[in-house]
Parts: sequence; structure tokens; C-alpha cells
Amino acid sequence: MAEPLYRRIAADLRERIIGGELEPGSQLPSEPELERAYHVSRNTIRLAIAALANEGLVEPRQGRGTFVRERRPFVVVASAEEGARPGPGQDAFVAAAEIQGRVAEQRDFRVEVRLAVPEIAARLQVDEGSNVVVRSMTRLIDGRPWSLQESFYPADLAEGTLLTSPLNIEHGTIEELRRHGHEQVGYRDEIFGRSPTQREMALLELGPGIPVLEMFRTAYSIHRPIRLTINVYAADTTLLAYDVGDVQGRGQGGPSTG
Amino acid sequence: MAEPLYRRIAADLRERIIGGELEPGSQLPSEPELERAYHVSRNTIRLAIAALANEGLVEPRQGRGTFVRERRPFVVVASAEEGARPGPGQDAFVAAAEIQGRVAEQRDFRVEVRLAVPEIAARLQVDEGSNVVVRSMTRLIDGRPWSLQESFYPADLAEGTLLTSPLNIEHGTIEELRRHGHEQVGYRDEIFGRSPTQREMALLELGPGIPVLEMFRTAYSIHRPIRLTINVYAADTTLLAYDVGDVQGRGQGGPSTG
DNA sequence: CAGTGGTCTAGACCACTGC
DNA sequence: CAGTGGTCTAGACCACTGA
Repeated sequence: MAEPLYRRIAADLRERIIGGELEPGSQLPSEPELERAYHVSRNTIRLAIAALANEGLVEPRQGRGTFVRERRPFVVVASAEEGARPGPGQDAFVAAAEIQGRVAEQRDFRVEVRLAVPEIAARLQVDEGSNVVVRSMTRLIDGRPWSLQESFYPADLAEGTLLTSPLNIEHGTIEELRRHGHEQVGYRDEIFGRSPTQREMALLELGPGIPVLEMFRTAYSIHRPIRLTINVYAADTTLLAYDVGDVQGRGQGGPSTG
Repeated sequence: MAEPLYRRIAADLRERIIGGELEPGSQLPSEPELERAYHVSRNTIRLAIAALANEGLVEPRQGRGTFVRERRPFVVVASAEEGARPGPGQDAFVAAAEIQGRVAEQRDFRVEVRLAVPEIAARLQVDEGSNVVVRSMTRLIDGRPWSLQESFYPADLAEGTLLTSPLNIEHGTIEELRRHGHEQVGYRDEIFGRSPTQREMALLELGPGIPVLEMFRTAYSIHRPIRLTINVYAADTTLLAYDVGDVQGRGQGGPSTG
């Protein structure tokens, strides 16, 4: 008994999925059917299915069945270079979506004042516990939640600007900062991957086994950090791209899964 | 009964971990102890622990106990700009590790010839099914597996160079390409996150709930793509950083977890 | 050797879905 | 209503660890 039963069953189902016998969107045999097919108890079947769900391969739906997950195409996000200069006023996110023939929306927009926790204070170079203005929202692509975004501004910098107003800024926040003497000249992105929190699973409608990509973007004027934007992306619909130096054909590389 | 039992137990343990009562590296109460503490059956306890393991919070070890996972500091990897120019011959990976006071190693180095699958052919702009030379290895940081790397070269470009030799190249592959008239002028990185395959879990020694970051780096000369490097990183030890435009203090931002 | 987690069974009741 | 997955119990045996 080299390999436990439930792993062998999971491996068998995995092959049938990857091999194409079980197509995306199609339904797996029910748990009682699998019990009979493999001659094991229900709990063993459930262990196998749980393993596949944790890999993001299948998605059980109560009362309906277990289904092979669809692989949606990626959304390309962060190309580089041009992002360093203030854009022409249009929201970069909406523009990118339009180019890709996607529908971009946002919701749950809000503005708050919070105390800077160490992670944020260090990047904005402000004192821990000092006030920061936070503008946050949920972004959607094609009607599905895609990213949770929070932008942090040092309070002294946001005061007297539209950044403190609980409304969208027509000309964009980068332009608003520029008008008040804080021209963005560059940014640093820090990217990592992790499992989602329960809150993120709910807000991004993530199935089990789907990780998130988290990106910290610290934007600078020639003098100081002027903004920290934290984005949490659903990893199964997100591809981040960066061009460094001269790159042929600035169009997109072929999406698709590994 | 709003929330199932095992979730409430998981939530309770999660709080105790995040709150600091259960410190990183410390051992959870054993399963029989938790049974008594919560007055539930063992399977329910195991469901709760499995949920925490899937989040990467704890790590059960057979015969020893279940432990709160340590959060190791991130390894910063891809700073930008200077990567576009051929480096001074030194391996960028080893150099970065040294700066951070880490020990960098590699193993399982091998060179093969394969047929280009669509994903690779498209990025290298070669025909599907044409020959590509693959140089692959496992990279380690502080003795732990950290990244699986495969570099693909069009066969016509690798022929007659050291790239086809099953040995490390002292002066580096970028310099070797340059000597044969293929000077690298830029690259595009494509980054996404996903759950690991079983093979990756084994090779990277990933616990359950730890996703991977996958990066496709396509390098270009002024004429054509000259190399595609695919890296699969253990997400819990990897932070990718990119500088765009002018950024203050090119040192590292503060690592630490969200 | 005792104690730990790993696997597996057999059966129960529940909540949700769709006919 | 029948069929699906979701939760939970009680108990068994195994494999691994460390004293």
C-alpha cells in the first residue's frame, strides 16, 4: 500500500480531468456513484474530492454536484513604463479592460481615516500611528469580483485635496496629486502570493484552492512616497506583466495555464 | 447552528494563533486533547485542523504533532532596470542572496532538448514542435528548496554555444549569448499565482496551503526573443519587486507578512 | 513503548437543489 | 420528493516519532 486510497482515487480523477475526459464545467459522478465505482466508503471519496478542490481543479456545489472548474482567461494588469508618468486622466484599470474587450466596474467605494500600522508607515515613511487617508474599493471584471484595492495617503498630503472627499475623482488621483505639487515620478511594486483570508474568499468569491496575489505599489514624487496602493487579486483571473528595457511587440503574450 | 462546528473550532484556533497565544513554531494541543476541550469527535477536530493547514497557518507532522507554521522572511528577487543590461558575469541570484545574507545553492542541474509546446513556442516565436534547448535546476535558499527554474533557448541559437553543454557556464548565460551576437536588451515578466502540482509540492517541500508564484521571463535581443525562463517559486518565501521610473531608496522595503 | 497524526469504515442527520 | 453535497459520530488499525 504505497499510496493511500484517497490519493490514488484523486490521482485517477485528476488524470481524467487533465486528459480531457471530464471537461471543464462538466459534473463528476456523484459521491455514491464513486463509492460504488471504487468500492470505498463515502468519507474516502470525500477526502479525494477535497484534495482536488484544494488544487482548484473541481468545485463542489451543495445540492447540485461536483463540477470541473472552468479556466477563465487571465487579465493582464500591470504593464510598466507608461505607468510611471501620470496618465491622461483616464483610469488605467478601465482603459486596460477596454483594450481587452472586458467590462470593468467598481463598487463599495469608501474613504476613511486610519492609523498607520507598521507595514504602511514604513513604506509611506510616516510615523507609526499617524493618520493616513484610505480610499478603497472592490473592482470587478465581467461582473465578477477581481481585486480588493486600498490606497493610503499621508494625511498631511491629502489634506485640502479631493482625496479626502468620499467621491470618485474625475481627473484621477495621480493628476489630483500633481495639481497639489506632488508629481509621481516612479513606483515600486512588491508582489507575493498566499492563501486568502476568509474575508477575501467571500469578497472575491474564491473557491477553495484559489490563492491570491497581493501587490504593494509605493508611488514616489522626487521628494517622498506619496501613496501606497495595496491590491489583492484573485490569482485565477490575474496575470501581472512587466516590461523592462526594450521588448519586442508590446502586445500581450499568450495567456493560458501552465 | 449558523456556523458548522469544525469552522467555529478552526476560527477559535486561528484567533489564538494570530493573537499570539500560540506562537510560530509552537505545538497545538494534540487531537485527543482538542476532542476533550471542544467535546467533539476526532474527525471534526481533523476537519478544523485541515482548514487551518489549507490556509498555511499550521503544519501537521506525523508522529510528532501539529505546529504553528513559522513565517520566514521573504527573499526579494527581481529588482528591475539593471537586469536589462547584461550583468557583470556574476550570477544575479547568488549576488542577491549574498546582499541579503543568505546562502544560495543549486542542484539537479541538467540540459535537455525538447519539442516546443505552444506556450513556449509562442513566446520564443518559434514553430510548435521545433527543438528547444532546456537548462533546468532547483535553487535553494538557506538549504531549503526555493525555486524550480527552466530556461528555454531556440535550438538554432543555442547550437555551437556553451548553452548545449551540460555544465555551468562560468561567465553566465547572458554573457555567453552576447558573445555569439545575441545581446539582451530587455525582458518581459509575466507573473501569476496558483496551487502547486504534486510534483512541485514534493520538490519545493511545500506544506498544504502554500501556493506557488510562477514567472515567465521572455528575454529579447534587438532582433528576437532569445530566451524564455520559467520560474516556479514557493510563495511563502518569495517576494518579487519591480522598480518603475524613479524610486527613492532603492534598498528593500520592509518584509513581513500581511 | 506510549503518543502522535494518517487512513478508513459505517452509519446518521442535515441543507440545498431541481423536478 | 429524490438526489446531491455538508456535517458529525464512534470506532478501528496503521505509520511514524522520540524517550
